[in-house]
Amino acid sequence: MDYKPLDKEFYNTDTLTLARMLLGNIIVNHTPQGFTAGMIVETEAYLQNDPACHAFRGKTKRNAVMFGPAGHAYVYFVYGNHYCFNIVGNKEGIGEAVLIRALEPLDGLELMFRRRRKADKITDLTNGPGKLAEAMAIGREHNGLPLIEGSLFVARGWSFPSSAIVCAPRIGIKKATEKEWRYYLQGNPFVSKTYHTRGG
DNA sequence: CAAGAGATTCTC
DNA sequence: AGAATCTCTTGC
Repeated sequence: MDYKPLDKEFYNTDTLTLARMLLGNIIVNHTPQGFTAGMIVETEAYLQNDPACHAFRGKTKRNAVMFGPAGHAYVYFVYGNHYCFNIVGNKEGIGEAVLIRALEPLDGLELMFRRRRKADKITDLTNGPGKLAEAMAIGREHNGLPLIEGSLFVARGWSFPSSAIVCAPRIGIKKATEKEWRYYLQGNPFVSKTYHTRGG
């Protein structure tokens, strides 16, 4: 309950390392309705020199925040329905970010259930990027905001040994699918659904 | 200005 | 397996 934001230095690392270090830490969002919190259990890294990255072809209006300072929120809208919440990595001028793919709910579960009317189990609240954005009420108003202060922030949680962290190919993309830049806590029931690889 | 793609979710 | 549904980006 006593959540304090991680400081700026936490984000002073390369984006692949940041994606692993974020696992076990806690996303907190305060709203007029109440607050919600969840532990990060699954992330994906998107690098500048990476065809799957929004910033691969340079800065645009949409991805501009990715080129800003690390530790800020990059929130974008996809498929006409969902928001995806990312944490900007690397230095200013380099367009990289970590997608938060799944959380383990810690606080404000009742509020999460109200926001996610389709969910009837705890494991359906935040086990996917669009789902957790809805449960945590993260939207376009958070795009570009620093996560070291304010109503939406990342708090220190737990650290896990690297033996508990699984690397795997990223989900839902068509380019650079060979990169294993998806990280999750092994055996955690809130990790988003894993898809079978088609033949091989 | 039109078309297409898209870091998803839900339902059939 | 396919629909829903919006915004940005790109191409003509």
